Order: sequence, then structure tokens, then C-alpha cells
Amino acid sequence: MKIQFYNSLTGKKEEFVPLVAKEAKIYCCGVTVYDLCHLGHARGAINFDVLRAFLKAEGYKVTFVKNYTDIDDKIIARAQESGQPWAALTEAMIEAHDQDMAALGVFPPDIAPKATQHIAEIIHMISDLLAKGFAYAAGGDIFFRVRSFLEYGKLSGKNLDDLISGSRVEVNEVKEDALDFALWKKAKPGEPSWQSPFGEGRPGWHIECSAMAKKYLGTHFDLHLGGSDLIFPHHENEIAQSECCHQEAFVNYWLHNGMVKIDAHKMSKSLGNFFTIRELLEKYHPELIRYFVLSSQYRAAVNFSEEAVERGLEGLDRLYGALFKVEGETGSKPGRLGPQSDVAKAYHQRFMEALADDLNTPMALAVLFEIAKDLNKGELGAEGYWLLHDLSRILGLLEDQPAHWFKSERIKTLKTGDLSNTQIEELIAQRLAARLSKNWAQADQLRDQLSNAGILLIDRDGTTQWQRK
RNA sequence: GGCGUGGUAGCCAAGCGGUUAGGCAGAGGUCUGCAAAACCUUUCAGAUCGGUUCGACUCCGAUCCACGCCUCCA
Repeated sequence: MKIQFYNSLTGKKEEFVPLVAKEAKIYCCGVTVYDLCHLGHARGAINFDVLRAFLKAEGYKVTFVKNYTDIDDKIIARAQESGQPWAALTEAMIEAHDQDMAALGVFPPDIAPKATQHIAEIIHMISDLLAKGFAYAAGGDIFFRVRSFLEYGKLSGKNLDDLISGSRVEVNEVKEDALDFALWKKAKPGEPSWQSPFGEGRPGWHIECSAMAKKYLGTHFDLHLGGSDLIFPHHENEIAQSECCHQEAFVNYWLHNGMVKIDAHKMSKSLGNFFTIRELLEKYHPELIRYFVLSSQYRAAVNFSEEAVERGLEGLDRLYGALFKVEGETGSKPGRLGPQSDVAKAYHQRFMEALADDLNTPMALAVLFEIAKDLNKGELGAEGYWLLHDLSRILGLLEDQPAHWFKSERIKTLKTGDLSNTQIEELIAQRLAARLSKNWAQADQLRDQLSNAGILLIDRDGTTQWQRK
């Protein structure tokens, strides 16, 4: 299958041709661990989780590296504000990150390197850049000489002179050029620092990703992922450092996910308009968040609202309902069959082609809904069940048991007098007795009582099943 | 100011130079003691103005609007 990605480097959708056939080496920019992750981080993680699962399903050997940037100005500042050691802060945030991602069903990276554990590699790379004349020492810091890299700006489409005239670049007396950025920062009193040939200090932002990517993926690899807000300066600077250091192309395909917005404005920590992943998980089943994220194509900007997430419930219920119709309350699965019929094979093909087209998850979801409809109509049997089941899992959806799904609180609401399962079963038994004596008024009263507590009753084939609304 | 992305029905969101995207919501129907699910039918599009074309939501140009990056950011 021809796989295409929109490559930020060329601004075009291009066929994906890996450096080694059927292998994909991927570096994904992780987070700077000074705070909890928010929905924006989740969006990138979920989309790229699907990318990875898709490539694996297509038979690729995938190496997926996602780093933690665990040393930088914000970490130091936050640690000082909160009066805790910086390493305690980063450890706690890494732990929280891993928990949040696991809760969202994001598969852990193959390698999750930390900047502070790669100081030697970073120092080595800076030394190399100094030796080659792409970097210089000034005032105890080491800077990258941006104008020494003639292709600087090729990823972000920026023109050096425009950047300067924008005049938002940092003023720094010691730099040769206002655009130059720090590779190494001289230690200040009380700040974390490491020994180096250039003196006591710590790495600047950007260099850690170049150094860690090189260590785990080599000097030239296939895919580099991250949020679109990292294009400039972070990824532009990574390219400059790596390509100057190695004198070869760094990354073939740059993929950037679009931003999550709230009320038309970017969700960001600096604006303070963010929802953390754990806040959202307190209210929503993780698959609702995944569904919300995958309902739009990864490059588009997407507007977040609670209503938007909650709208996904009907859709997920519909997909789960199709599986439930086959499994029933007992969860008995049909014999496993791959797609055999032409119809099933065509669905499978269309689903994979959707993802192969720059990860078109909305189209992939549309295919799932069509499968669900055929399944509901009885036009696809066991093979349809497994088709829906298996394809959904590439998206990280329908991972729950359908019977359990419908009984779980997919959206936690503040209903007073929540009922336990035992209480629910008891009221249903009372209603059954009322129904048997055709006391419809009492039966309906009990239905209303349960309904007010968020419980929906389903009378089917002489039995009553229930689910949470 | 520079660079970039996008404007699709009540809402969300795709493909496509001519043939139903999909989901939610709405309307009608089948089924059901009631209800739910499911199924069937159905209403509602392509910011504006030009151009190319036998034909444009789809290509080209202009305009307007929104957002992103140009400072830390996923």
C-alpha cells in the first residue's frame, strides 16, 4: 500500500519511502517536564500512537523514540517557586506523564530518553560543532552560529532578515548575531550544572533532541514528529545542529500535529486556558478523549469544548452497540475469522487506505461506522465482528468489553443518589414483578426512578438489561 | 509587518472536476405494553466575487474572515 504523509519540510503530501524497506525510525518530541500534560499533549500522543500502530499493522518494524526534556529554564524556575529540588519535580512530572499516557491507551515508546542522562552525548556534539566552526564560545556560553548554516529556515519557511526585522529576538550583547541560540549555558549559582570542556553549565534547549536522536536512531532517519508550534525554532534548530554536525540530511519526513484550541485560541500553559489530561479523565472515559481527538485529522486545528467531547458518546455507543449485538451480555465472542468476503476485504482495504493517506482518522472512523451498520443489518457475520474489533484497536478504540462499556460511567455526571449495581438489580426485579402482573403504571414509575439516576433499561427477549446513560 | 494553515449543511468532520462521505442532532416510519437499540425514508452544504471548463464544493486569481508561527509552548 502506498503510504503518504504531509511533510512539513516540503509542504506537500509525499509518498513515504523508508530508508530501510519496511522499517520506520521515528523520533517524537516529548514534553518539557515542569507541569502536568494537557489535552494538547494528548492529541499529539494519540495521533502518533495511531501512526505507530498503523505502520506496525502494515508490517513495519517501528522504532519509536520519545524524549523527556528534563532540564531547562522553566523547570528551574518552577522548582524554585515550589521550593522543591528540580530533580524531584521532573521525576514527579515524568511519572505523571507516563500515567496519563497509559490511561489514554497510548503505547509506551520503545525508548524514552532523558536529556540529563545524555549530557556526555550533548557535550560531544557541541564539541564537534565548535571544532567544525558552527559554534562559538562567548561569555561562558556556547552559541550556534545560525548564519553558518545556509539552509537555516528551510523547515519553517523563515527568512533570516525577516526574523531580525521582527525584532522579537532576544537581545544578548555577547552573541555574534541576534539569531544565534545557546547550545550550552554557563552555570548560575544554585542551578543544576554539569562539568564540560566549556566549563560548568547545562545544555540549552534543542541540542538534547539532536543528541538523543543520533544516539538511538542514527544521524539520518525517517520520521520526526511533534506539535506544529515546535516547527520554529525548535525543529529548525535541530536540523541546523544535526546537519552541520553530521554533514548529511537529518530527517526525511517531518510531521506536525495541529493545535487544540479553546474558544478559537490555542490551548497553552502560558495562556492558562488548558485542561490537564487528568482533569479530563476524572470526567470522561479515556476512549471519549481518543474519539474526540481522532474525529479530526491530525494536522487541522481543533476546537475543544466539553460538549464536543460529549458528542462522541453517541458515536462510540453505536460502535460498541454493534459488537454488543453479537456478543450479548455474556461477552461470548464468535470464532475468529479474518475478512473473507469481498465486502469485508474491501472495508479492511478502505480503512487502511484512509490511514495511509496522511493518517485520515475521520475517514477511518467513517469506515468503522459503515461496518457497524452492516453488522447491525446482519450482512456481516463473525468476520464483520472481528473486522470492527481489530480495526478499532488500531485507533485504540473499542478496547473495553461491550457489556462493561454500557454499564460504565462514560461521562461522570453529578447525579444525586447514584445507585449501586445491587440496588439497580433490585429495582429491576421489582419492575419485572410489576410487569408480570401488567401493572404498567408501577413498572413505568420504576423505569423513571432508574432513569432519573442515569440508568437506562432495555427490555429484550423477555429479559431486562440495563446500562448507564 | 513577514511566513503559513484554513473557511463545507443545526453541530462535528472527510473525499472528490460530473456519481449518497461518515457521525450527532431534526422529521416520518417499522419494531416495542412504555422505553431504548437497530433498521428504512427524509430535511439541511461548500465565506464572497471573478476566471478556466461542456460541467467546480473540488483548479486559478482576488477579496473578506479566522487561527497558528515569528518569545517558552504539543
